[in-house]
Amino acid sequence: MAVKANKNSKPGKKRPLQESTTVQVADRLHSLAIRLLRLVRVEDTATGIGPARLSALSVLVFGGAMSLKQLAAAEQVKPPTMSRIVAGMEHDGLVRRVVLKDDRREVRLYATAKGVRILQEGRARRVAHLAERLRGLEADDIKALGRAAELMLKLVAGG
Amino acid sequence: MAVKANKNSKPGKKRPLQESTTVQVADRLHSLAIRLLRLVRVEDTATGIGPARLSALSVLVFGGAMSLKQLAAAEQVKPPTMSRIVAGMEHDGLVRRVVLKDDRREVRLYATAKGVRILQEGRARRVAHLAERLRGLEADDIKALGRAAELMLKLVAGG
DNA sequence: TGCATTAGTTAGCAGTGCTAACTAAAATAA
DNA sequence: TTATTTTAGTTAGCACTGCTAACTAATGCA
Repeated sequence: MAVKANKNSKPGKKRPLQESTTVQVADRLHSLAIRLLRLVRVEDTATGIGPARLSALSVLVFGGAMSLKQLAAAEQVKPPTMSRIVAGMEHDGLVRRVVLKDDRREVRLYATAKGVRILQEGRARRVAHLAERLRGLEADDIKALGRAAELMLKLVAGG
Repeated sequence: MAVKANKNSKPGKKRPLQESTTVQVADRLHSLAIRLLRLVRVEDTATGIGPARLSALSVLVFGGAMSLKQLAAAEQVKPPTMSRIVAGMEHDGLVRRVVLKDDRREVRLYATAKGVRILQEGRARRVAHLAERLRGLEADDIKALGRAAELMLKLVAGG
C-alpha cells in the first residue's frame, strides 16, 4: 500500500531513488526468496537427511573444512546445537572429525566423499527443479535474471 | 565447473538459450535465496515466536482465513504437525479457531489483531534489514532488481 | 440403519534449537 | 613452575517441530 508516485522517472536521470521504491524491491526480493526455497525444498526428502544436517554439510562442502565453532557461527546456531548436528552427520557417514595436533581442544570437520556426493546430488535436484521453471522464458529474460542474481549475491555476501 | 562457451552471444539474437546457462542462473537464484533468508532471519528472534508458528501465521495473514488442512498443505506439513502449531499459536493469542456451522468437523483459522500486528512488524524488520543492503545501489540497478524479482515471482507463484 | 470417508486430535518417536554446567586443553599470571 | 583464566567442545535437560499410527467426531451414502 502507499505505492505510486514513481512512474514518472525518465531514463538516464540518475537521481537518488525514492525510499519507498527501495523498500518495495526489498519486499519483493524477500517474498521471492521465501517462495523459491519453499518450491525447491520438496527435493530434500530424497536425500534422507534432515534440514540442519543438510545445511551444515553444504557449508562444509562449499566452504571447506573448519572447526565446530566456525561451523556453528556460519549456521547461526550455538555450539551445543552444532555438536549434536555433527554427531548425527558423523553417524550418517557425512563428515569426519580430526583433532588438531597444534591445539588438541579443536576438531577439524571434513566432509566425506559420501557427504560431498549426497549434497551435490541434492543440490542438483533443487537447481534442476528451479531450472524447469525458467524453461519457458526468453533468453533475454534469463540473462536479466542472471545479472540481477549476480548483483544481489554480491550484496548479501559482503558483511 | 564446466562453465564458459557462452560469452559469444550477440544482443538481439533471440535464439534458444543454451541449457547450461539456464541451470547456471537457477543455481545463482538458489544460492541467492538461501543467503538472503539467512541474512534477514536474525530479525525473527525479536518476535518471540518460533519459525513454524511465524511461517504459518504469515500464510494466514496474507492468504486469509482457512481450514487446518489447507494451512497444513500450504506449509507442506502433515495435519498432526499443523494441529500442534495451531495450538501453540492459539496459546500465544495469534489465531482464533471457529468451528464451521455447515460442517462441524472443520475449523476455520483466523489471525487475530495481535497476530497481524506481530507478523507485520516482524516482516517490516526483515524487509528494512534487506533494504539497508540495497541502499548503496544506483536507481537503475534497483529497478532492474525489482523487475527481475517481479518476473521470478510470477514463475514461482504459478503451479 | 450401517458403513465408509473426512477433519482434526492424541500419543509417541526423532531431530533441532536453547541455556547451564561440565571436561579438557591452552594461555596467562604469580 | 604452579595457579588461574580462557577457550573448544560436550552433556543434560528443556521447548519446539517434523513424522506415523491410531483415535474421535461428523458427514455422506448404500
